[in-house]
Amino acid sequence: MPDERGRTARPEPDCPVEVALAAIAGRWTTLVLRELMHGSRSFGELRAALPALSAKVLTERLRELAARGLVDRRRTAGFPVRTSYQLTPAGQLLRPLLVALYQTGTALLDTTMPGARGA
Amino acid sequence: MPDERGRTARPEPDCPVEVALAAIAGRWTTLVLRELMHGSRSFGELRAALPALSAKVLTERLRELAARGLVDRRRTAGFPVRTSYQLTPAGQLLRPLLVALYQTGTALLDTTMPGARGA
DNA sequence: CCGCATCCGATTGGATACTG
DNA sequence: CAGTATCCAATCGGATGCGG
Repeated sequence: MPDERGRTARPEPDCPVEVALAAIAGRWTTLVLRELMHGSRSFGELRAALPALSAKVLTERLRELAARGLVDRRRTAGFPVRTSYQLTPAGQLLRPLLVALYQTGTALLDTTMPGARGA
Repeated sequence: MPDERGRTARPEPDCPVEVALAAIAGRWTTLVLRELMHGSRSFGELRAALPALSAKVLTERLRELAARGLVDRRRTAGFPVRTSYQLTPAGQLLRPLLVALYQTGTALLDTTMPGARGA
């Protein structure tokens, strides 16, 4: 693990824009976040919700989000072991960003390919 | 060029969130966009504004943004050749997204490391 | 001045197999 | 169930040099 603070060595790490980008960086990160926006989820539930996502990458994303203080990890003592993840207050701050991404994406689709929506 | 629509083979390309992410993907893309938000910029002006960005990558980003219909490319006939780039109406749609990124990043910095702002 | 071609290193993500 | 370890393929970005 060469870099504790992030996976992408960005030009201006102190810029708030870069901080936000780092938080959602990764091919699956926004989808993981979307699941957690709905509430607490166990490792297995996340795997079931995102079948194409390998356990390794899911672990990496979760660890990274936890390292940034965006998700909280909680293990049940019983058996079988259950680990659940949930957004921290800091992680909740990402909600309006995901909304903005959705709205911008929708606007782009409407502008660059109007009428090309699914039936 | 294996993929015409984007550099990152994302899981759900049709999702508006992914569309928006694809638009700002790339280590320097948001910084290039910020320059263009201020108005039309020539290739050299962009290079001067972002000295650490190589010409190759700048060209790649510009071409990609142009391919997505987000920036417009305009060449002067004279000499020396001058090429200026400016945001299209579609590109202007990214402005609120950049604002959201900035606001979210600021909020994250305040939450996870309060008081740690530059003096 | 603007841009492309080539080569190369670093990073990321996926497949598979194994462990507590 | 919830990871970890290893290997591998694809992608991205940087450096350099040439062309229009």
